[in-house]
Amino acid sequence: MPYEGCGLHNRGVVIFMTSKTQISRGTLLEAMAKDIQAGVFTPGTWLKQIDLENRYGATRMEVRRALDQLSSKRLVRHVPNRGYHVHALDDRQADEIREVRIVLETAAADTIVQNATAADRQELRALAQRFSDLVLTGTLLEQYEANVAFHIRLLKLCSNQELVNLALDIRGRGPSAPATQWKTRARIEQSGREHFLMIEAIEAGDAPALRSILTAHIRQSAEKELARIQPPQRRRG
Amino acid sequence: MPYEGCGLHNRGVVIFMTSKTQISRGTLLEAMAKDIQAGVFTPGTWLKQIDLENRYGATRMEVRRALDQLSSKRLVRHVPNRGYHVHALDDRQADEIREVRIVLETAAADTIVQNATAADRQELRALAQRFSDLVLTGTLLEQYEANVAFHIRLLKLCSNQELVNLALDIRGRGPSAPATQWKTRARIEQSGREHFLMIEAIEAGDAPALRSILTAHIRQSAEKELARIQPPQRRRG
DNA sequence: TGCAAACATTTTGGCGCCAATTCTGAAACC
DNA sequence: GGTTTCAGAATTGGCGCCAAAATGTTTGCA
Repeated sequence: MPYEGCGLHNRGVVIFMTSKTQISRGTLLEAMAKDIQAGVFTPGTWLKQIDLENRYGATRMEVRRALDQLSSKRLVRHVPNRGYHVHALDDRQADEIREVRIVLETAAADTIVQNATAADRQELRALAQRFSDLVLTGTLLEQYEANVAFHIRLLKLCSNQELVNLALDIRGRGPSAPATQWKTRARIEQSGREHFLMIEAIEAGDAPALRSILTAHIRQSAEKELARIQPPQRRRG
Repeated sequence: MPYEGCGLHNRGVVIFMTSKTQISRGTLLEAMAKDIQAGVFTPGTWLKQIDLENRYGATRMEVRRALDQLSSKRLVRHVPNRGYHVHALDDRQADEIREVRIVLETAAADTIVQNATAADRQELRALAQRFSDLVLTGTLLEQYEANVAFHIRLLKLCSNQELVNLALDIRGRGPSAPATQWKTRARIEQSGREHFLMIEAIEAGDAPALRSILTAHIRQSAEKELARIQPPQRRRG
């Protein structure tokens, strides 16, 4: 019974890079956060310091500092004398974080509508179009990244920089691994359509509409009835 | 021209403790955060590692780790080869953080109203009463702490634990030093009355009323017209 | 064969030392 | 008199080494 806090247990499974890409100090944190969010390290994986040194071409001290910062951001958890592992959210936490995302991003809606210029809307349309295109032709990771790009561009129209930073942090903590993001093809296409609906709401100056689209959009992937209904598996019967 | 980012410049002014209180590793962060929020270290103060070692009876490594975590929380800023200093918020950031606080705490209002039991309301009344009592008899620090205690107790009635954690984090980042919290005696007394109004709203099950009281309550100390009107000081002439 | 204890390996975490950089204060210079 | 320069002091920050803890394996025993 090695660890009680998480279900998965792929210990020490770390993907190496062929070439040690020298990563400067400030961006190591971002690189690791990105890899966690992109699903390179699945929830529950133990992050060994030596492997991280090799993967990112960083010193032990830089790795340790980045791990500490990641556990400040609640992306990884630290167990003394055991190390750091990717934080695995349970259903309740995932729901709660989703609701907080809704709170923050809808709070940003008012100033987004106020501040968006025609040029901004044009950029948003391009990003929304890129996402829709990738639904057919792209990989899951590309779709995920295009989606993130759209939402970040949208958020940055908000006047309140602190709100933007907080929303981005919370976004990074959510269960956003590409593999679990969208349940069905239909849901992806619906997401793509909603992006355009947001732009229309912005163009119409209709902040309440933007809020309601955002709310529905963020709640999208909350279709986990199947997992709930299944009874707990019995060991012998 | 030592540092461009903050107005104050009391470098190296650190208060020592007579006895080295041995502080365990997990709480060093909290102790430092509390001291910053309580105004022991004023905004802009440089936090020298040696002084912190002496003050908290910690090793250099623990101090460094705590400083890194504090800069993750945006309570201090790190300048390479210069050290760490308490983050000084400008007016804009203070306003923005206040608005984010309003967003988060009003978002918690619904479940607070739903979850509050009679016992909870009783505890809240006791804390509100303690604050009101301290307006006459207590020190500024005691008033500040009683106010924090009331707000924390209120927040913890919210079902969404992630929302609570985030609200507490943001609360810790705001300009909450006791000295700058309440402008006038009248404002303190008004704050005390608003605490009771919140409890009444909870008792009446009136979440919208709670939200509106909270909004006004948090915007309380935003009376800084005087500082704005003064022209920039001229050097000669 | 199943279980448990002891050993070997791996990994984390902390401590100390020293180089690089910055700050201070005083002397020199304009 | 005020500014600049320069050496000494102080501080930060990084690197390497080693102990403590945990994990995995093998051996011993019933």
